[in-house]
Amino acid sequence: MSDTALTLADLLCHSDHMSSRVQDASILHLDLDAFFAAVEQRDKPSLRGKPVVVGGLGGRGVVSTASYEARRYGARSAMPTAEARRRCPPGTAFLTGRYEAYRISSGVVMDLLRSVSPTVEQVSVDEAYVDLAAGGVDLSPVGLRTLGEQVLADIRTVTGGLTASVGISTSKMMAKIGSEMNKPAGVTLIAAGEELDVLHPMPVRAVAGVGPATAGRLRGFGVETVADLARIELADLVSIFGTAHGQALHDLAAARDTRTVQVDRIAKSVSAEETFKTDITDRAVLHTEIDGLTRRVAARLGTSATFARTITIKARWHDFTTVTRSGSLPHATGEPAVIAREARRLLDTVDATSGLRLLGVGVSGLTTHAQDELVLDGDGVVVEMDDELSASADPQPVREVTPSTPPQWRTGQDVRHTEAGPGWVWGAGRGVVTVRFEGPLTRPGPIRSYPLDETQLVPADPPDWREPSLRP
DNA sequence: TCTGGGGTCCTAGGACCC
DNA sequence: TCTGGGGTCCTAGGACCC
Repeated sequence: MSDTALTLADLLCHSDHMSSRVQDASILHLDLDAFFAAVEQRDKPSLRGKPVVVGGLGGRGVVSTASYEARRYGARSAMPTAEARRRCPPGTAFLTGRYEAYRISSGVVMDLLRSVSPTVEQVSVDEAYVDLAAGGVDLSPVGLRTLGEQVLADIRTVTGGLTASVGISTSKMMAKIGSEMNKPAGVTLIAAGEELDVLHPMPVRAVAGVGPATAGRLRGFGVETVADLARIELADLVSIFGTAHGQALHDLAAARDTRTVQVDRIAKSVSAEETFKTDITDRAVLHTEIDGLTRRVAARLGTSATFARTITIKARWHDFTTVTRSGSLPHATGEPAVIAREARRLLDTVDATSGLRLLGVGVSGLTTHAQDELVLDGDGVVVEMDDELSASADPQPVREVTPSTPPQWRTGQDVRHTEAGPGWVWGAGRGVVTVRFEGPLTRPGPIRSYPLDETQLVPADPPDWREPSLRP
């Protein structure tokens, strides 16, 4: 921009431009349709067109996903599988999940989305938000619809026939509402200015954060639709639901949703739990279960080179009442033996004489350093160390997962790769580097994702960094 | 055959320190 | 003797989401 003085007209034009940009429909929500069941139908043609239910098959199992054919009979996610069996006709396929297959197809779809824009927030295995503005996409209504259709077509191609639904609007909430409106395989654009026309006639459950409890309380006040909710004073909502929830309800009912698309979401807790086939009374057996759950949690801490300071156990009785007990250690640990010892101590504070139907072990207060609270003097020398730490097996070497030396992968960075040739970094985050390799002149090349800790990518022009040798 | 498993965020109360 | 606050950390539970 030149340094000639801006005129008032320039300023007005600029601010008009800015305000319209802020309101542009630029957030895309993608939801894979009946994802687990669809993968099963894709991989086993005999299941196509038939009701398929994926979930726990034991006596206490619940449905993860029902195919659209099964939904016609009333099968739903979170329904006890036994109930789904009662509702669905003979010939319905009941399957346990093949979660590795789902994860792989999910990864392919997420890579595809990252080729649209580097700003992708994966919410779950079958759901993601994309910030289209960050991808330099044509944000006109025609451009957005074309993009949405293209994404659906590409997903069919790269996944071998899976379908997804897309919503595009001005906020996360409206984009998500959009993706629900024309399932399956639908593209819904809710343009700037249309939000309230769509939102207000909907039941309050459409608002993000309104579940059964909140909807029930609102019903008590005669509030059924979002329009009803939008008429309630902020002060009243705050007095009923508390500061955070009340304010959120007030904003969202007016379609004010400023949540941004977050690429890197760092885990705050890790847990594992198990519902037993039959309730467990025997404390020795429960302690064995603690050990198994702890091993699962500690293994996941290990793969992310993370350590935890707070240990939580969860217990559930036959009548479904559930309690948690937690305790914080003087120092973060990744040691299964230390976690299990604390978990057993916590378990011994709950009454298991009538038996437990569920036991869980979780950790939180995560850090990337095991010895989080050593007291150092001015020279960095340890001057104080807790006895428990020095006595325990804690001070194992810190595992290095990401190379401590460059490259710090960044968007647009050129890379070489031994198999697929030269390319450049599309996105880095969630422990992976996504690379778009160079294709023919008129067509972008393939997109691949590499785990950060295993990547063999090499910067095209490494300044003062050598190819990493394998670490122990 | 009643109700999975993995998370996030918020609130409230008590302890403790200044 | 009586009476304060603010701030932080910790624990337990609830609501919600996929």
